[in-house]
Amino acid sequence: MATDSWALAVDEQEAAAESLSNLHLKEEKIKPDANGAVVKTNASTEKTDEEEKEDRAAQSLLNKLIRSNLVDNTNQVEVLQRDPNSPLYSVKSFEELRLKPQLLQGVYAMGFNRPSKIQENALPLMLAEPTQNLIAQSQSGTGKTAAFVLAMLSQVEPTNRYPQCLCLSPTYELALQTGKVIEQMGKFYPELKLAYAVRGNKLERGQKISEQIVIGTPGTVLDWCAKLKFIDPKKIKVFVLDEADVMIATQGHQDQSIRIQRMLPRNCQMLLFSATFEDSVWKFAQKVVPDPNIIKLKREEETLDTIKQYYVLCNNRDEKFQALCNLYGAITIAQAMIFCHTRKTASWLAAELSKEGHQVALLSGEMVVEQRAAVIERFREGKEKVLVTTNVCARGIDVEQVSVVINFDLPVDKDGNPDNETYLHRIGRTGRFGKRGLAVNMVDSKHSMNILNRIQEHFNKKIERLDTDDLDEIEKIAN
DNA sequence: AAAAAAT
Repeated sequence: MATDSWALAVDEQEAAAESLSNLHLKEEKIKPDANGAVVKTNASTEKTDEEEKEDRAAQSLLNKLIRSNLVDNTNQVEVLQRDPNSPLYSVKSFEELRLKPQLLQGVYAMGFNRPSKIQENALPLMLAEPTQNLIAQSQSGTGKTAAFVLAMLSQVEPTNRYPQCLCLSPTYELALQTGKVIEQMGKFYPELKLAYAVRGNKLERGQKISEQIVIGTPGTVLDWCAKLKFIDPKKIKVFVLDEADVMIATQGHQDQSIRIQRMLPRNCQMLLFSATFEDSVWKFAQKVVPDPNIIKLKREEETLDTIKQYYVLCNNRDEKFQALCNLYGAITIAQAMIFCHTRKTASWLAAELSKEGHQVALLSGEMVVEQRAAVIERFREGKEKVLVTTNVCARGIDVEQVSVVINFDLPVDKDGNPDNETYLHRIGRTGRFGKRGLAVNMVDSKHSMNILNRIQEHFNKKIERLDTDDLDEIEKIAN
């Protein structure tokens, strides 16, 4: 594909820009004040046919204008469009998107000033009419959630009292977290309601739900669509798979996700987002998503340089525990997450740390959901500084104060092979939105050293040795 | 191995 065929001629760009700024004079004037809140300076009135026509003309001019911001397809990301002859573009401000006023207001109220990199590239593709599908990859903590939430909110019609947007999350905790983002960004739609299709949310049988957006985990959503019929899947317009690779992987939630997908109407927009897509999952994603636009990271761009990675060499589990105790003072400066391979190890480790007088929280899938919600809530509030957990928290969980991730056990799959994707997601619980982070891997055998080396090779990223008996070294990483 | 259902 020749780069220069994408470009609009300079005079065309100028013409589009001028027409657009003229249009803005006639539009409701919406702009954020100093606090990021949005002020309406003009009451809206019924639109005349003439104005409707102008709107349509403006949309087409807008399309032209935003196309003039060409996506940098050579650098960090590869953007492949469904229609290869169509130009690729990115947006540099939320205003350019001509969002509904309530939605723009929601975006600014969340404190977003301008789109992040993934939002720049993904938003034009997601908001294009008629709708198109998207498979998008972007590093952890770069604004994927806000991107797809915005896409859902731009399609929803709050006056229609039935589900129109459906979002799947791999875990209960992530569904709750993403739900909060939907509620925040959508809070200026007075009629908009969100339903949580998660474990423990029991509804009365035999009725349909009236909420316009549904966020949930695969099992419950499938139940609500198929068995219990709370949702009419045929009316869904936007279907989002968050952490999409694990949602469609055979060893993940493939069965349920695909069963749900098959119930949706043919013209339903599908949006798949994740920080990782292992090769075979990419192929499968492109098979199940019709004519997708694609945003893909180059391998060397997958890791975040802001996260420093170390390993600690031990001989057994007790030594790992001792090393962890040596680190405890350093990791509790802010907050930390400690990952274990099994629920059993996690509860053992939490108990042992407590015996040593360290206050820690424990979160795993064996707990009842009420307890899980309470634990994650306390951790978010900073009431607990250390969370001992399993892969249930590996993906998506966004707690800003987390500055350290410890892999007490390295992530391996069911065959004992290194789980590169889970590794990246786990360490991505820190270093969010450009902040610095620290990851410490506990190695307890030749076997686990080999796993770590293979992870290192996969990402071509050096993981340095850390001596936890050397207080100076701990001092060094803590700052 | 963990997660995911009102199974």
